[in-house]
Amino acid sequence: MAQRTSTKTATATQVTTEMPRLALPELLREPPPTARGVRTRLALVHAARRVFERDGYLDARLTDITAEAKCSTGTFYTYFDNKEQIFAAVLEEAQEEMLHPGVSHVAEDDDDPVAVVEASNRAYFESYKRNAKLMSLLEQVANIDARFREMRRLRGLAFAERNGRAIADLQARGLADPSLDPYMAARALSGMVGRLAYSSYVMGDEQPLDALVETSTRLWANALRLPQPD
Amino acid sequence: MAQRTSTKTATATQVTTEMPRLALPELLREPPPTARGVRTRLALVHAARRVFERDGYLDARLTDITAEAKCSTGTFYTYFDNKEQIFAAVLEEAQEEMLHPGVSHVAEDDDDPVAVVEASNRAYFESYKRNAKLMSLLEQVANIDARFREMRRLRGLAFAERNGRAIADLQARGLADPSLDPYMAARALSGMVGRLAYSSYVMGDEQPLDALVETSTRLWANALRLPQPD
Amino acid sequence: MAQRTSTKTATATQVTTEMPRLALPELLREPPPTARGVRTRLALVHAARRVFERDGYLDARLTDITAEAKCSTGTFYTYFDNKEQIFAAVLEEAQEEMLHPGVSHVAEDDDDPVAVVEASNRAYFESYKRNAKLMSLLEQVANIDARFREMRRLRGLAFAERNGRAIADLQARGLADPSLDPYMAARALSGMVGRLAYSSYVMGDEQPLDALVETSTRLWANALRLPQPD
Amino acid sequence: MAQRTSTKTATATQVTTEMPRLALPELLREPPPTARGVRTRLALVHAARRVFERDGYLDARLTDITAEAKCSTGTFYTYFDNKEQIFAAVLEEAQEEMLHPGVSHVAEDDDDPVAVVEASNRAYFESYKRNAKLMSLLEQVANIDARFREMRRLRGLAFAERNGRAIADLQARGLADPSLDPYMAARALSGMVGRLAYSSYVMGDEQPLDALVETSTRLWANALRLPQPD
DNA sequence: GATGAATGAGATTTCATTCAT
DNA sequence: TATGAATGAAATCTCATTCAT
Repeated sequence: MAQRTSTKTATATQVTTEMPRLALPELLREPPPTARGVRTRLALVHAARRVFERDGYLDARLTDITAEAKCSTGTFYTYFDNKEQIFAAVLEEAQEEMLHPGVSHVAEDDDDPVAVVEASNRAYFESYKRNAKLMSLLEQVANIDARFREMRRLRGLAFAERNGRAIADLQARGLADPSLDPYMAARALSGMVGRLAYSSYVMGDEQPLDALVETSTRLWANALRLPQPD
Repeated sequence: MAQRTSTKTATATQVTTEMPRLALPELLREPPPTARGVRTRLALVHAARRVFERDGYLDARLTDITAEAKCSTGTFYTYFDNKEQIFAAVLEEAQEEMLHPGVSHVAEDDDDPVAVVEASNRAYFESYKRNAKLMSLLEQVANIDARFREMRRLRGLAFAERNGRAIADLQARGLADPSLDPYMAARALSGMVGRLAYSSYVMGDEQPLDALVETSTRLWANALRLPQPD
Repeated sequence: MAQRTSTKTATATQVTTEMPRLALPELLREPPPTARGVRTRLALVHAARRVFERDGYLDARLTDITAEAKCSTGTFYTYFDNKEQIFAAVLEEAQEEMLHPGVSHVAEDDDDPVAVVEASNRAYFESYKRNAKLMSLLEQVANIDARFREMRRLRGLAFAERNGRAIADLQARGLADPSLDPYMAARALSGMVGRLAYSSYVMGDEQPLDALVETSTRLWANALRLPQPD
Repeated sequence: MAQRTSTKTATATQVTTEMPRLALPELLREPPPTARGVRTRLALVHAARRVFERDGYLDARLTDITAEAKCSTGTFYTYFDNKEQIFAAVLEEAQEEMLHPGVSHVAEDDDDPVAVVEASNRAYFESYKRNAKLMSLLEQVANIDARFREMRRLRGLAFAERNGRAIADLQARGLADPSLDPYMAARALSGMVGRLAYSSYVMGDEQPLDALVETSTRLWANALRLPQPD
């Protein structure tokens, strides 16, 4: 499931797979004081993203990035300490984009849990598809660099906790299977959707968006035993 | 869900997360003709596994492996072409071990689909836990090396297909939600269990085995709307 | 032995280890015309000294110095051509301080050669201790940069010559061992005191000031066979 | 004063400036197992010495050394970790040479302290002259690298202690000025000779060997008030 | 005068792979 | 078969100095 940006104080339960922000700031330096500096830094970040997506994190050389950004190698070090750090900057840049759902993905009826789940899932798959290369990259880097691995772990935890609360709430309202551990169920079901998106958009076994949304929504609904309209 | 090795020709539906074998042979050379050669090769493979598990695939240097195997660097090339190849050999060696469930994990009552699912899941989590380091390694390597990525993809597909057939069979017998796409559901639910195992045993958010088994079994059963004893 | 600043025209022989001034001017630029310029330049020189003393000459980066002086890198080049030149400026600044003995170190009785030697030695050790970091730095730089090496050599020569003349005078007056080559003896004995100070205050094998003064004075006196009160 | 290698159990006091060995082994790796390895390593050490003496420690590049040794850059790292380490190896190689006095420098009459001092001093100056470039290098490196600085300090200490004991012995036998602190006097007088050698052979103010020996011996003798034949 | 971003030559270091012994 | 020294391409990172603003 995925991101929703409805910030209204929902009385309805918000089961969601919306990605929590990454804890990046610690890796980043002060932003440059001059406009020129800001421009150059941004050019580097964009160049880095292109190079990373083209060559992968490991095969990306710093000189490829500076060449792509049309500046000298030295300039790289004016803004970053190393590859890891510029990758964090790439993620930070992309965060907005990744969090931003398309349009119209907010469920009309917040009181129908299934509709909420469906809307969330749809938003998630769409966002994942749009950022597939970056997601792939993130996965790759998390498997290489402990810092990003930890970042991913914390994001997952925040995620699970939020959805766990939502599930507990549904259970309290008699709308979800009370025999489930809400936090573990949250982890399992969110993971399910994440994995489906990964295999579809990163591993290349692509499935039609609607099929992904329908199947995962139906599985969530069944799994939680949500009351169903049909 | 996970691996089962019950090889008896089950009449009952075998919903399963049992891992299909990896398509490794293409990567491997002829076995060495002399007994001494076999010994040296094996020493290298075992050493490689220790080094990989200790340092990770990327940081493992060939000289670390030969040092660990107490042979010279040159000897490595008598048996392998490169790191990729010895990693394939490590997997091959470990395959048996990974497929082999502990004991008694076969469901007594093959006619109770939920019991089958539970047994499979339990076997899977147990095996995953036992081989956590290797699973982590496999994940890492798949994210780095296209050959192993493809291998993982194929395994996943075989997996999904097998379970998809099982789900379709249950549907045909009126035991599972007919509105689900059986192949997609298979992928989603297997992925769910895989991810849970990964986060528990690789990422370090460990949960009690029974909780993992119970939650994932309940979610499978609910999701497929299997008839439940209660 | 060490520096004395007694400027009265002594009739008595002035055996001394007083440091001759360094031949720095050649390395320095014109002073800046504006008051603001003078201020900035001074800030740089003081910052440089702090950085040199903290990090050593080699490890001091120009940007460390400008950062410490709270000005931009470019500003450095308004006043200096390079690190060498600002180091010369630091020495120039410190020269006064280094030459200036504490108080009252002038021997009362200028006719007692041993008393003169003792006063000189005491002044030298005190000054060396006060400026130990700078002396260490000077030593380090002389071992790296030919210009400062030559500077040190010339200072040593001027030194030796002055003391050589003093010893020759004592010999002429029948107060010092006539079999000694006065210039070589001057070099040897001054070197002895310099080395003692170096090992005590720079290398870290510190000895009590009085012990240093007493031993070196006694050795000078004995070595030259000066008439001794006892 | 300088090195003597007379190992006979001298009843006579051995005032000496003989250099204690440097504590190098800790910096060095295991020697290579094969003859070829030994040869290559030695070629590198000799090449390094030539390059260090030609260009100085700081300006010597690793590639200069490997070029001089006619091997590839990689080979350097088969035997050494860095410049520091090969410098230690150069010193180790040179140690024998530096410790070895020429011939005939052993005083005939070990019971004449002045003769002993003279022989020691002569041997020291001769050795220093022979190894002037290396001594200069050592001085330079000690001013740059803490490891070698410490090494030099320890050597100095061992030195001072040995000579301090000798002086104390002479005092006990009524042959040296009892008012001197023997250890401080040892440090001062040894330092004097070291400095003289340094200024003569490293700094370029060369003096005739005999003049150096005579002056320093006379100064030692006077300074300690040794009984003198004349 | 002051600023600070941009430059880029050049040094160190790694390690899979080869090959003579 | 086994050895381990030799190889060298390739990548990262530094920092004094310049110069447009």
